[in-house]
This record gives sequence, C-alpha cells and structure tokens, in this order.
Amino acid sequence: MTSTDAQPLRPTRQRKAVAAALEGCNEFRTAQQVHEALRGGGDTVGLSTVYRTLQAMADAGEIDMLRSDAGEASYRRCSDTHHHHLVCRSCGATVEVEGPTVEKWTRAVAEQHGYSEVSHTLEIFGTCSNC
Amino acid sequence: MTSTDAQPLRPTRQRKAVAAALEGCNEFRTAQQVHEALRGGGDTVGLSTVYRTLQAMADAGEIDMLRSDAGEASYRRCSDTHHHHLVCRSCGATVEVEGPTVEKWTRAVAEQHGYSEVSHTLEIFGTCSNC
DNA sequence: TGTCGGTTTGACACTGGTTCTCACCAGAAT
DNA sequence: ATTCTGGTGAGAACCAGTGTCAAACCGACA
Repeated sequence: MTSTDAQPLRPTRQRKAVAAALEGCNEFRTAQQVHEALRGGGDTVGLSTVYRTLQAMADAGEIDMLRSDAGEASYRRCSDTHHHHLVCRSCGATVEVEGPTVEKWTRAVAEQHGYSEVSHTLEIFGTCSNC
Repeated sequence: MTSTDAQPLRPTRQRKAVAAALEGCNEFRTAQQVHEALRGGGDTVGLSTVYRTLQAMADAGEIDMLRSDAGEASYRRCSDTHHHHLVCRSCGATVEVEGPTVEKWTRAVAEQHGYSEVSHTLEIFGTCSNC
C-alpha cells in the first residue's frame, strides 16, 4: 500500500520548471521563492503546483527539505546519500557534510535508552567566509 | 542594546501558571496544549499570553523549543546546560542527552569550511520502549 | 490521426497556528 | 491616592500551506 504505488511522475512542463529552478542553485529556497523565481523567469506555474511538486520531490528523495527558524519549509537539490547541511546564516550558502561518527553516536544513544527505529535531524549554522 | 535590557519579567499569576504547567511534564507541549491544560485546570489565561510567555521563557533560556514536522512549535522545561533531545515519535517522552563528540565535530567541520559563529540543531527521534 | 481515461493543473476558498492591536487591568513607585 | 508602566486578553489580522474541482493535458490505443 505504501510501497509499490510509485507512479512514474509525469515530466510535465511545470515539473521540469520547478526542477530547473532548483538545479544550479546552492541555497535552500522556499516554495514561494521558487514560485516567484519561475514567474520572474516567464514560466507560469501555479502556487499549489509548486507546493505539490516540491513535496513530491522531497518524498521521492530528490531534494532535501528543512524548516527555517520561523517554521517555513525550504528545499534544495541534494545528493542521494545521507548527509547533513552546513548553512550560512546570512547568505544561505550550503555545504553538504557527512558524519559517520554522529550517525553511530545517535543510534547508540537511542538504543541505550531503549528507543528503536531511530532517525535524527542535524543542521549546522554559521557565517561563511564571504559574509 | 541587546544585552542590558533584561527586564525582570514580572512573576504574574499567568506567568506562574504557564511555568507550572510545564514543570512536572516530560513531553514537549505546544502553546495550544498548554493553553488548554490551564483552562482545564481552572486557570484562565489568554492564548496570546501563553504564546508571549512561552516565547519569552524560551528567549530567556528557561525552556527549550522545537518544531514538529508540521512546523508547530512545542516547548519543554529543560536543564540549563547545552543538550539535545531524544524524543519518542509516538508518545513524546523525551530524554535529554549530551554529546561532547558531536559538539566538537560540528565545530571542526564548520571551521574547516570557513564558517564561523557556529551553532547547530540536533534532535533524535525514535520509538520508546513503552510504545 | 482522433478519441478516451486518468493525471495534472491552477484559481480560489479555506484552515490553523501564530502574531498584532488596543482598550483595559494590576502592581510598584511617587 | 494618583500616576506610571508593563501585562493582559478578546478578537482581528496574517500567512504558509492545503483542499476543491472544473478544465487542460498527456500518453496510449484504436
């Protein structure tokens, strides 16, 4: 029910546009920003569609989602492997980082307290050298 | 400007009530839940006041705030020292954990990429032994 | 190539958490 | 007691995100 219903996800004009907007972009962008960028670029894509598409892409693991301090979701094109983000607080420039030690540590701590099915979120914020 | 304007934060009936609602409670609670709990307990405190108070307490470092997957803020009475949370996905039971290794690692990674003024967020989710 | 059924789209209404507003209240200072 | 100042709260406003539903679209198949 939740596994083998992977519909091919038709590559419509809108979906391509959203994907393109995220391609070649190093920062996290909110749905609204993507929407505006598309509109600015001449593509007309409905806001609902942008939301839907970003969500679908995030579900499919094609992009990563994180929540800003204010609780808004933002998205970014990312590599397939599990990783975390080092985000510049002022310009948003993002570096993907891996931390095998952290992965191990979280699992160990969780199991030690009797927690199973462990997952975690980890984001690092700082000010990048350009800012 | 940002340092010595620490107003004493008058201990009004409402503030005491909010603090009490969070005391002796091991889970994270949203503002609305706190509001309802107070109302149920006979205390009448306005929703705005609950929001304001929780925010003020979080700013003052008296409580911790985290955002649910859906983007809602929830709060919890916490110890003063820097720590992270191991939260049960289904019942919300929370354990505070420390990870000196992780702290070191995040700082090292950030500096290695030229990022300064480093901070980070780390939460671990799992299913606790009771669930 | 024309038709057909399911998929996708998008304008718009709606939701629900959070913040704002502003008249009123309460305790401290004078 | 009066004044002064911050705190309160009911309700309105705000806004990211979701639901709705008729129309547009797509790919397949005849």
